[in-house]
Amino acid sequence: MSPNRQFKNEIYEQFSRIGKAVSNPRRLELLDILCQGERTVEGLAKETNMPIASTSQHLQVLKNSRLVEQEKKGLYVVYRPAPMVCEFFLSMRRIAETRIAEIEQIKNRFLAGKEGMEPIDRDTLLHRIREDAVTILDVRPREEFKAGHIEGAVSVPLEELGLMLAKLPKNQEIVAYCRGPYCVLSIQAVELLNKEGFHALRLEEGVQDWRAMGLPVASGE
Amino acid sequence: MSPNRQFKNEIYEQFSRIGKAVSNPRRLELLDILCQGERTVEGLAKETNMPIASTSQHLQVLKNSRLVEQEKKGLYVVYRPAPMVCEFFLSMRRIAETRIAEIEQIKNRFLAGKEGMEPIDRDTLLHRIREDAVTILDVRPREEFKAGHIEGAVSVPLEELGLMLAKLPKNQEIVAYCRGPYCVLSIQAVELLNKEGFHALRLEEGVQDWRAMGLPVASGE
DNA sequence: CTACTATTCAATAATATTGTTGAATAGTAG
DNA sequence: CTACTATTCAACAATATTATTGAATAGTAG
Repeated sequence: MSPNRQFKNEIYEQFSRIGKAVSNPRRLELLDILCQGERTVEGLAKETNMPIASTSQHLQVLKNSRLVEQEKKGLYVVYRPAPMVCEFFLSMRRIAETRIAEIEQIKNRFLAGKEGMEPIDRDTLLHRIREDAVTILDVRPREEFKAGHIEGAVSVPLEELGLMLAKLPKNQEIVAYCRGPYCVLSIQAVELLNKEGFHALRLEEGVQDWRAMGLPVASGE
Repeated sequence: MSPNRQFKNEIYEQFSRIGKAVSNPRRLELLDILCQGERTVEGLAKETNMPIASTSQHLQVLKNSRLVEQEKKGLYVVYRPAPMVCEFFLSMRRIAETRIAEIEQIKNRFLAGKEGMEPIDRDTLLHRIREDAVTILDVRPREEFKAGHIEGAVSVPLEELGLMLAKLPKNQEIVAYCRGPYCVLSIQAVELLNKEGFHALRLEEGVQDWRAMGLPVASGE
């Protein structure tokens, strides 16, 4: 084999390590969650309904292809995405969304029968924010809120939403968001709120999308 | 299985179609070439030293994952990348380059022993261009030049370079570029030019990189 | 030291991907 | 109509990936 050909083979072989890492649906789900903030193996396993051993193995594949980093913190090992990885994942998601028609179908099928799930669009929301006429709820686990959230949003993890109902305004629009279009937390939140007589809407975008649109993101409590 | 879990499984399954498409080194090489402009199956097979049947099969995988489009033109079928795919590929390449140390090693090993291959950096080149003190050669096949090239560059496909030597300036710097850092055309061009007594340098960036840096790209003859 | 915990390892069977080969197809040219 | 061409299909063996299971490890807590 010519040296030129061998060079190319070796280079593209290395490139394909990144591709192999994102060629498996479970690993993509893990990456998606990690892009919300670092997590322990156990936490990821719970979130994805996967056995812990499988989760660990997939995380090691991601680590070997350099898409995630690992750090021991006390009793736990936490994983987090490497730099640029979340942007890369977003770019992949965008291609899939615009090019693969099945995704729209799956979404529609899932939402069929659920009322009031048409997502609020960004411009309407920005307008309401400027008028101070909306409450924005971040219904993800609190640790993800801390790692980064839409400026002005309040952290109300889905599990705590039931207890917080009394503190929410009945006469003002409530907008709930979570990790993005394929995370069901905000859907469940809006369902509950509307059943309880609130005027609730869903924001489809997650923090990643929000940031990518150039809109303000805060972190901490 | 809960409806929520099934929804996620189906969605990430769809996302992984994109990942699977880019998990194979041959397909990545095909994509890389296609990002220079559309090509026939035969042309791609020749360029990659692959059997035609394999090339066709890989192209169909890319088509099924919606990363490339197909069009019959006369006797040939031409393939071209779908919108956003080249940006996605570039983003993947960037991650690989910065995170996977082996790539740098492979490059160094390949370049070892070749003289004068240190690439010229962008700012130096821009300075020379402003002074009109440089000739830029695009040494890719002419069809790729037509599909898009650095503004001001001259098309001299590597095969024709030998015949064109007489027309090139001996007293002025010559900069050759091709598809990017992993395409060997510009390396061969610079080797030849320096052997013939020209003052030649290599530009590592390709048209994609050039455009991504916000620099002017032209197309046509 | 012992018990315990979170994570990783190892081995297996089931499934999927790969390159290769030669044949089939569809469309062009004469 | 016939010959030809570019591409695709089909089938195979070789290899790789996957989920699952239970055991091993390393480090913490008491």
